[in-house]
Amino acid sequence: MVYSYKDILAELRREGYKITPQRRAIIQIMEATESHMTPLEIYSRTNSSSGISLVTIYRTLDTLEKAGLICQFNTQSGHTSYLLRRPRSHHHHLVCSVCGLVVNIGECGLEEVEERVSKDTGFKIVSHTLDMSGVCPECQKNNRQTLGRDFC
Amino acid sequence: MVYSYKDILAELRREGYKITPQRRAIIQIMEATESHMTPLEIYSRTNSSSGISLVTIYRTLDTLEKAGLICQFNTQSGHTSYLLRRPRSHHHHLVCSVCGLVVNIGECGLEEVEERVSKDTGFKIVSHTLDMSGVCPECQKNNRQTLGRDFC
DNA sequence: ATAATAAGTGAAAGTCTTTTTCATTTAGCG
DNA sequence: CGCTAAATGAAAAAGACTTTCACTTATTAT
Ligand SMILES: [Zn+2]
Ligand SMILES: [Zn+2]
Ligand SMILES: [Zn+2]
Ligand SMILES: [Zn+2]
Repeated sequence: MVYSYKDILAELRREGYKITPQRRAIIQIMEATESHMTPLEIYSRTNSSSGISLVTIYRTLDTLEKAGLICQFNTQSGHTSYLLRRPRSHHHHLVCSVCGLVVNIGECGLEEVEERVSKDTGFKIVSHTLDMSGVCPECQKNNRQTLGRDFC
Repeated sequence: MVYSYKDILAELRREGYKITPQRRAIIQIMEATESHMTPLEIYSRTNSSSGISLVTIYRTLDTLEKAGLICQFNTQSGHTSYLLRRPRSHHHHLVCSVCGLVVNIGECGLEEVEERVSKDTGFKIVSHTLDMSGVCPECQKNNRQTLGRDFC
């Protein structure tokens, strides 16, 4: 499902949230980019023009998340937690460990794995995250070393 | 590969680090548990007896990580970043979204997936993380609700 | 339109976790 | 021993996020 700017406003209204200039601005910024953004990144794109406070960014992101319109992503490599708008479909990320480039992967085909794990553990499996790490073509070309190490 | 207490000390020595009582204590605590621990958890197990400071825990974990003897794990759900000693083998985690129980999964069988993605993207894939989220048997029994939502 | 009101905003203070600084201690080594 | 560089602890600082509270504004009901 694809959410447009209008869809998002409608959904917010439907859930009883008010449509403020700040929220409009934040949604438009997120609408304008395909990639993940930290609250601070959003802030830096909005700051000069409209004087929105960082607190409001945090609160709006929280609101949008509660409304199911965006979701969070925390990289395995650390404390940098990104936010992005809800993706068109289930997908995963492939990250270059040298330059940080993030590429989306569709089609994971993990249904059988989930089934097997469910049988083994008794868990009802609701979702999964799969992230791959490697070296992107560009970094391979430039022969830059990977920082990669086995994850736990 | 399995690291024992002795192995770890030897490796630290080999890399020119000093063996202090604090480091011994921290390594022993980590050696004594199979599961992930936050710096604070380690601290709370050590505090009363030997009076090790939390700062030292952070620094020792950093050192052990640099020496490749432990590694980090940041849950998808947030800021809680766990640390654990190097696992015996490649494995993944299954987390109960209700109670937080973490179970290890061996055998992911993602080699074909990696191969396909590599072909599609040109990346040289070095590693991957796979985490599953669901409801554990206990929480299913107690009919406790999952907080689960599709990840991004 | 206007007024009422509940929600939203911004500034500042407060948390919480992690890092840095710096004076003091100690492990490792001759 | 005694030296020296590394490690430690206390306190301060940093960074990311949350809370508080007085003020403003979007919605709604008149
Ligand atoms: Zn790259
Ligand atoms: Zn998937
Ligand atoms: Zn559970
Ligand atoms: Zn795997």
